[in-house]
Amino acid sequence: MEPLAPLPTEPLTRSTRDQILNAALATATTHGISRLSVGDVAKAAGLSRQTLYRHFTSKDDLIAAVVVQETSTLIEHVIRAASGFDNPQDSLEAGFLAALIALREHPLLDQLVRTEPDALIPLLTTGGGPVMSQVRGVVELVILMGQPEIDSGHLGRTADLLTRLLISYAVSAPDDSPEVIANFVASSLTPVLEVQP
Amino acid sequence: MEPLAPLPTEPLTRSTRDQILNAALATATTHGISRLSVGDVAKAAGLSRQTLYRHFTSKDDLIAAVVVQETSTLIEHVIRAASGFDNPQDSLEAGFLAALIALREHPLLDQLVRTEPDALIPLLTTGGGPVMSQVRGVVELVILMGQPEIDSGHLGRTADLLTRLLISYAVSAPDDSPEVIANFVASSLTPVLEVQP
DNA sequence: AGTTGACAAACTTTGTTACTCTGTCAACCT
DNA sequence: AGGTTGACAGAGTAACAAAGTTTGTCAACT
Repeated sequence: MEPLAPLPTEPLTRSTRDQILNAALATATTHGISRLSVGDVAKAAGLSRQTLYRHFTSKDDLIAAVVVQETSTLIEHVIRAASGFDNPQDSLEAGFLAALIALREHPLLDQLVRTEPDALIPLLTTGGGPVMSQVRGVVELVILMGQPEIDSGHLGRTADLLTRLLISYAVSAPDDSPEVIANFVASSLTPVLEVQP
Repeated sequence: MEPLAPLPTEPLTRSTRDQILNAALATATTHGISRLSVGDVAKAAGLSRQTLYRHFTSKDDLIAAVVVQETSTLIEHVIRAASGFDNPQDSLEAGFLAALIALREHPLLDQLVRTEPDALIPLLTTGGGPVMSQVRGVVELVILMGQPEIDSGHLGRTADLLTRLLISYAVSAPDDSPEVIANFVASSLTPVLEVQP
């Protein structure tokens, strides 16, 4: 007996939830967002639509969960990349580079920018929206990791500028390699940050 | 005779043409682009639709002419602002500042970004489109005015970066004043430009 | 924790019809 | 010459109802 015996650590529902999230990500990546149905996601996850509704209260809830998951992974990745330098410029360069590469290689983001730009781009580039402010928060954090004593005005201006550049590069890829750009950006901006107020 | 006698200098119709262009700009600014009809423009210009078609071969032709006129005025204005400095940083700062102010105060651009962003923003922010490359051309010119001997790789990277920032600021206004931003950008980027290859 | 099938309400898609706008005409004015 | 008017076919858009999906919720079942 004990048909449900194993797996002592993870909660029973964790894996199903993740399975659904992965299926949603995969379905959105191949079929696009505008024609995404929860029936398709359930099919891709190998379970029924009604089961999916036990884990997510609505389609919007599901989409929000996918966005949160992807965003968190990305942020964690960037912060990890910027850690462990004893020098602000290297830290900024590594963080910026990690972000550029992650954005460029993100399959869903890439697909959406290509196939549904009219829906996505205003969302990303608009100052009012949630994207710019969240990205800016992370950028400020990365800068502070390298320079905890920085003047708050400089921090704000630089974070704003870097955020705009990151989003611009995400929306339309530059000619130069991410490495060249990250180096150029970090070496331009770090000296300004070091000026004492 | 001479039915084809070809108008040596300026055509007689110059003022009428300008009148139509101004009317088109005004109508677009108040009524938006998507619902712009050539009948409305003709009415605003105080002449008939058919007369308008003597000066512009199509609606697209008219719109293109308005865009060309506005763009030229703007470019001329920016280049004039960046002229007459003996120092690359001041020249860049003045040019960037003039561009920021002109973009922010342009009534039609402002109106369109507010009311029809979905049509406009992808056009502006997409690398493939004509906007980024034209803006970039002007930015390169302004940099070259200050530093004719600059390394071409530095020139390209800096122009690309400045172009992305300008477009980003045009699409969503920053918190800081144009003066602060222009000063910050110019003082960050000029030192990098001065490095010898 | 999962499945199936059934269901109303909300939302899309499709096809139809009526309308407005474009671009061009010829005849007329000044 | 440049300008005007009114008329016109064809393209494009608006409106709208019928048909079809999709969402979110049930209750009954494994």
